[in-house]
Amino acid sequence: MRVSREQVTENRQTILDAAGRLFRERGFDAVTVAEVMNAAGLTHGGFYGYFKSKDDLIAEALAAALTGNRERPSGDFATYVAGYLSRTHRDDRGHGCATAALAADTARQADDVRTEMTTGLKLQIERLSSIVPGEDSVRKRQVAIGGWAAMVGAMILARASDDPELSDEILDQTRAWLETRT
Amino acid sequence: MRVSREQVTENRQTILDAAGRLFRERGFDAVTVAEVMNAAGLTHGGFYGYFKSKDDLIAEALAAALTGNRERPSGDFATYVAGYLSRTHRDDRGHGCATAALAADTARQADDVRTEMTTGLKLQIERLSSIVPGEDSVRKRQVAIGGWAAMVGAMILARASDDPELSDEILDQTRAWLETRT
DNA sequence: TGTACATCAGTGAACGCGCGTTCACTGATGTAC
DNA sequence: TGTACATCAGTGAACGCGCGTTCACTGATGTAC
Repeated sequence: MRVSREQVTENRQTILDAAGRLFRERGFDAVTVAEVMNAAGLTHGGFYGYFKSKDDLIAEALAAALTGNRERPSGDFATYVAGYLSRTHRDDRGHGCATAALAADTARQADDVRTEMTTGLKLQIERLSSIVPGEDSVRKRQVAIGGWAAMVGAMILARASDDPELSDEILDQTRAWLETRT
Repeated sequence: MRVSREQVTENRQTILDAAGRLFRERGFDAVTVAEVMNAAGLTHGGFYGYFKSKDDLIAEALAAALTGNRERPSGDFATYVAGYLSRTHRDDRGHGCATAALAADTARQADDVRTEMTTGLKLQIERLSSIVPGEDSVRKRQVAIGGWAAMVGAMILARASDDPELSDEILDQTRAWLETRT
């Protein structure tokens, strides 16, 4: 049954949100088109009215997730680091940082997906450069890159560990290490 | 046709090596049992004479890869970092660090796979602690954890970027940043 | 040491199954008068 | 504003296809005498 134009716009957004959450939770390959559509309250047959292919959905959902809240630093650098390397962020992959959840997956995806991730990386490095402490802009960019690598790496390692104590230690020690060095 | 006992032992090792390389190159899910067996010079039917399941192979191949050369630090910390954050390492996923290649994948795998990764993480943190500069052992462990997170994160980000300049910059700047801070 | 038989590593076809994608159909929305 | 028709978003069955896994069979290896 046909649906109003506003409903179509809203459905498209709902599909992208559901896809962004599911992809971050389980990775691109493990999530099926049918699951995404069900999560959006639709049936899988309608998918191709919204997107050209699953690959197209991946690229669009990643682009949307990369501009989300977790990546957007507010306040000073130390506050951002503390929020990023928190247990709640680690335990909520679906609404967390898309880079930590999907950067490793992205390296093996189609070209358009990698391009979205690269754009997101450049944006994030610029965002961090603007709030990082440091003398000149060259130095600030270096701290932004190194600090971002450390945050993303620590989150990935903390999520990979099935020992809760080690997982907590990775988050806490990386944060403390970053604090004394920036 | 039956094969000698020595051949069986050798074949098992060849399968594990091929699996370790293919998994690091393309991830656990994208590599098929048939591909691994072909890479080892066998047909897929014989697989279940060597391993209980694909999951079993993943756990064993990961354990083997995690004790490999890339993770084993030799010499001083700065030398290890320079080798780790090199272009050759970035461009040779198949023989590179299993943590950088597979830690993100591992978080979504079965329990036995996650346990192997956790064991590998603990071992690596201890290895790095022993070569890292620092006053006391608590401090050294902190630098080992933070430094390892930064190295793994930088490698993942460098591989995710499809812009060669950005990829090089991530490696170089993370290395420079680590050098001035350890 | 040689022979006869039992064992079992390897082969390749076949099995369910779930995936991405297609398609004929339905019925509510949008449009023309 | 109301009516009649065209449009098209959504449905659910069906399609190829490739995957992990199983299995009957083959023939070289290992063993018993």
